[in-house]
Amino acid sequence: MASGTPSAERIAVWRAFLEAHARVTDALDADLRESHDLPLTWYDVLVHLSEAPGGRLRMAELASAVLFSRSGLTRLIDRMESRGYVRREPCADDARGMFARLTPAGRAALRRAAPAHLRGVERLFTGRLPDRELRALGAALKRVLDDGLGRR
Amino acid sequence: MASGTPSAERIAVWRAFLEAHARVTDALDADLRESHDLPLTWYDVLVHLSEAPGGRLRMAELASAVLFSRSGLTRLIDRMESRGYVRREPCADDARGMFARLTPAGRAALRRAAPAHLRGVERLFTGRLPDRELRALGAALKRVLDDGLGRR
DNA sequence: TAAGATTGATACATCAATCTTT
DNA sequence: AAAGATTGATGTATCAATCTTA
Repeated sequence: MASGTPSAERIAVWRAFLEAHARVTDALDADLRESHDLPLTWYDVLVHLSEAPGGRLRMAELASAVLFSRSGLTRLIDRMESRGYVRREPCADDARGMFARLTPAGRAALRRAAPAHLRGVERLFTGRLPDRELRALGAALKRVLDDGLGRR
Repeated sequence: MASGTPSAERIAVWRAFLEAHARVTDALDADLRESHDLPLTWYDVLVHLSEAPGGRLRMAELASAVLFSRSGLTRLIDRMESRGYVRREPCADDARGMFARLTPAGRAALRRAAPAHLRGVERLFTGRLPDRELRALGAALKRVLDDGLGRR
């Protein structure tokens, strides 16, 4: 499957993708920090834990869910633990493993921050697209994510 | 314009956007480092300088073009200068200003790296979308980038 | 020997001063 | 006083060991 060099038009779409991501995430991160003293990375961890069964995930599972490196996650969880948002728990079946568990304080922080954050997502991103375009975008992104292309 | 909380479907598109960005840029960055010892951030600087008139830009212009912070850029240009890819030049009209100029070595590095990188973009991103979808994606991203939403 | 997680060294980003020129 | 850029302090990410258990 020889994929050649893309045309200028295709590259322009790729660049727009990069720029849109940078602008929107920068704005959302700044908003979260200002209003709730919560970096977007923390918010992302809180979301993934809140959706996991029992509000907890193995460190490695969380690392891949959250799009951060294994070693980066150790420190990130350190910080969040010292703020009381998560707690580490040993794993019963496998003494090597650790869980990160959402604390009530962490869940509360997520609940406080989520409404404004989601309104921000709507204002800056989804709200700019009519339903039809949004569905098309979803389909396109699904193609990018599907098959091949595993996590490194 | 009261933008409310987005539906679950809309949020799913937003998350797919985040995940697609993370996966594709991670893979492209790793490829560039392996094959040309060139981080994606450096590549981005090289591209912007190569497209600027005279192959040079004021630091502040480059900073906003390249989606990095002003202060982050100073150090980034330090590193790239010590590798010989760019050179600083004082600004004639305004003694406060500095230009970053692409050197021949920087231009050569970009020329070497670009073909494989662009093939990677096509393989991981644009090549997964038929023309019609790609154009739709481009239009959607344009809407996200247009109006409002300036750089912070 | 490999998997899960942490640690140490290092690179990079970010924010608030700072310094110079306008 | 404000703009352009750099510096210093600090926070965060990344990579290669390391340690423990499977």
